[in-house]
Amino acid sequence: MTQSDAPHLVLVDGSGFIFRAFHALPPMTSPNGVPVNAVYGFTNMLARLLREHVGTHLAVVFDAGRQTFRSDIYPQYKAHRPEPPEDLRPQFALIRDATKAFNVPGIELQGWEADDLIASYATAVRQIGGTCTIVSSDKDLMQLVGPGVCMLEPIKQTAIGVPEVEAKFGVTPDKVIDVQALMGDPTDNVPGVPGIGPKTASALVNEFGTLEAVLAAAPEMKKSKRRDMLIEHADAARISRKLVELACDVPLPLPIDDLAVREMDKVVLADWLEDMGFRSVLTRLGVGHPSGAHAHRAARAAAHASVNGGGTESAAPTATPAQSEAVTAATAAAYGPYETVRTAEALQKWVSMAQEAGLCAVDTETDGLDPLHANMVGLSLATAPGKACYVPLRHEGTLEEPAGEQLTADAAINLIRPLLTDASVLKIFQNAKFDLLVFDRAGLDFASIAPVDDTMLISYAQSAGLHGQGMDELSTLHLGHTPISYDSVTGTGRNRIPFTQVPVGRATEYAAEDADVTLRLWHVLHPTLRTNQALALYEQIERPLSPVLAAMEKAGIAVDRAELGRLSEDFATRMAVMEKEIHEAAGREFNVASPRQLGEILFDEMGLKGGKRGKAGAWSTDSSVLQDLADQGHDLPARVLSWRQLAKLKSTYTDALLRQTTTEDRVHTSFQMAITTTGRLSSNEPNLQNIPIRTEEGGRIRRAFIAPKGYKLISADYSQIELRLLADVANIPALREAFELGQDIHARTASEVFGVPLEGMDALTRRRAKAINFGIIYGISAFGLGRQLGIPAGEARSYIDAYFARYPGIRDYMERMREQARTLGYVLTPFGRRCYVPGIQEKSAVRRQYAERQAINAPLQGGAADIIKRAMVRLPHALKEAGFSARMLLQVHDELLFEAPEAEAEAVAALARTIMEAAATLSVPLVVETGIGHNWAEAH
DNA sequence: CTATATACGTAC
DNA sequence: GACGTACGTATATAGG
Repeated sequence: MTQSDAPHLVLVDGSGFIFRAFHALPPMTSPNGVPVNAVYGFTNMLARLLREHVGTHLAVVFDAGRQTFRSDIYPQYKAHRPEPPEDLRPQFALIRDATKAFNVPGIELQGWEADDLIASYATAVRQIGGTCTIVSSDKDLMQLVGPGVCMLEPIKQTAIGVPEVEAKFGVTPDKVIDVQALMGDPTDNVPGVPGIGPKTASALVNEFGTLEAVLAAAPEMKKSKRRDMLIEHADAARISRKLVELACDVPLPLPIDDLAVREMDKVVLADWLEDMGFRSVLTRLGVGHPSGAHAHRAARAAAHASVNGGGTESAAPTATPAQSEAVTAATAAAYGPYETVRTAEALQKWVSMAQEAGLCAVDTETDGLDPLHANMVGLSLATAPGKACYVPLRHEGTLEEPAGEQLTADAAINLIRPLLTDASVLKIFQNAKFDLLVFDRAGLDFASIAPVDDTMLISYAQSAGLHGQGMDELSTLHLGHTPISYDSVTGTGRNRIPFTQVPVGRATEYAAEDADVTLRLWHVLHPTLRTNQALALYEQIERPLSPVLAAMEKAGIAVDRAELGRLSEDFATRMAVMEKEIHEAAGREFNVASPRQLGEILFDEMGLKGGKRGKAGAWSTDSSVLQDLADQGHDLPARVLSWRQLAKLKSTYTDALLRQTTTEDRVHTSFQMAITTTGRLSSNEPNLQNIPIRTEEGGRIRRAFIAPKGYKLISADYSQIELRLLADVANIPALREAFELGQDIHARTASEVFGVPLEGMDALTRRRAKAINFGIIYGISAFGLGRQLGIPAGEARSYIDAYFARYPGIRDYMERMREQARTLGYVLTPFGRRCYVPGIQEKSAVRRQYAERQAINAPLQGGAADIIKRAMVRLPHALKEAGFSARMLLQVHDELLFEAPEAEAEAVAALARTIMEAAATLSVPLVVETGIGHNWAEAH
């Protein structure tokens, strides 16, 4: 290639990309065990760049060294940046190897940041009449955008030009550094001016033109806080400007001519990709190795597996050829255009296509997020990647833009019913429980929709704790495609419109894409269930649970609305009295609900001792602090504690529950299936998993959850399930024996650890043993146990040591979990659920130890979640089989709550107990305790 | 006025 | 900072 008269130089911000890719991608390792996720991201990006955006010249630019002229001007600049994580460090060299493998020049210069080199090259190429594309998403480079210089976002590969920079900073690119100087940048320790954020900064620069003009105009400004800050921090702003302004006259390590795009050596590249294990890139690039590559790699992979016991397969998207193919198939087709279906004939055609395909993705659009009250506004189907349609049903349209012909919801449901109930066609949803309930409300019984797969649950079963399970996130991650966002379709805040008012054309683009993406995700994710050994977990637990939870949510639970109202009244009256007394004790009126104001009263005005400060420097007034003060005989903190208890019960429970109770006097929670890092469910709107029970006042709220006339509530809860799992997985003979014999486990522990006889054990000793047992489950620390028991950490330490000495297997278990988390990044429950533990490699001891405790706790908490889920999947069928009309209503982690006709109650309790105790076979018995009552408190 | 952050407190 | 997992309410603050 010869030097062109008008070169186009593409500059890749290598250093910026490394960090972004490292944090965006799941951990992966090369065949020889080195972490390579950032290298993988970089390789993909570079390959795509070479394919789609080649200029005449190309280079990758890196940072070199941490000392730059900026740290001379301002020592704090980037000074607080921690060392890169351990998993990233080996990847810096590998990324430089990657550029070599692609035969692209890598550029770095000691003492200069990549950004300065990029600025200098961009300037140089402009001077000789050329143009420049900067591949980076770093906002600090946006100051360079202008005639002949644009940027390219490296992951989505979207262009960043003057309009995009203006959208981001609110000013033209030449004024970006002035704005940055004012607003500062906490991530780089650029100080800026306190109190001035992005909005104010751009407004000021637009008004006055430059930073200096803003600073000059400051004394005349009206807003006093802003004026004072600008004057006081003017020099900080000037320094900030020097920090963010890029140097454009750095000596160029290589002349531009040397950056001319070169041919790559396919053999070198293919060899390197093989070494890294990037088979999918190899396939996509079509630089397949002429001979022997597959055998070569397979042999190395096998050697690796034997070293590590064969259990170290990572979540890398390159894990198997089948997965690579699935990714290729799912990512090849275009996202749209999609068809809008307006007639019975057209819908019938899509139903037939789905039946022919044997599977389809389905998605519903509604006018709300509560599936028990939302109406179906439209539905979409996808039958193959890129092939999807949207069926508008309740779009309203406007005078200028009528919605046009639409099928009625009833007509569409009747046309689609044969498809959704066809046992030979797999229906794929993202978060199936929601759509099942929407269809149910539209007249299509959710229990008849089968078979169903759920991409959210397929992903969650293998990646809890690693990333969120929302469709957009999964799509970006696995398909490299960011779907149209809901917010961009409906607007946000005051401008938000209901989906019924979204124009049908736009709705089709959005909704059909959702079904398309869901189908593609299924193609990519479902095969990974097998490779990650999560197929049984998904098939036997997560997948069948959706309709069970849907039924529970639909059923809801009855509440005594009048009683809740009385409680609210009672609490309000007593709070008013207390508030008056509190104000009198304080000597003035203040907002009792404000911790800040309370802290000032107690510690500044009244001068009480024993205050702790929180991280923001404010006085802590949490219950332990107030309790300490109360114990010293102070009256005011004791009264505040009582006030707080009632305020909590009223605002969080009685008032909130009254608001959420339907006209049928029932409340319907929503169970979230893919939120927690351990596999537990969560409950929201309202949260019925944290209804009070421990105090007398709280118990009154639980008594307001009732059985309707003629019915009873039945509670069934696992006794000590997490400790039983611990005894099982850690194989502790003494604990196992205690459970076998049905002994009081905490008393037995006390007896073993403290060497006191079981007979006549005193309550305090048992309480200590109980605290240790719970502490073990939580990944005990001497500090935590000491705080829990109100004893010095040193004394707690001696208890823990005695415990470990008596049960050495527990220490082994804990170390095994730490080690597994360190080597794999996740731990497993006994049922094969993967719980990722981010942070286990952290340098900071505090954060690392936190991750270690998660690793210890997750198999126990998660194992218990697996067991109760297994019981929940079996119970509805078992109840029906036995001829009961009882319904399961709630799950609270180790408890299930049922509602049954009075006559059935005893038998239902017995059945629930049988099913729950048989839900898993451990080396210790599972024990379930049941209770029956008119209300939840009585039943529990 | 809305959106976000922090503090606090329920549950298992 | 300091034993695990959640969710919701309240203030306070930032920005429009």
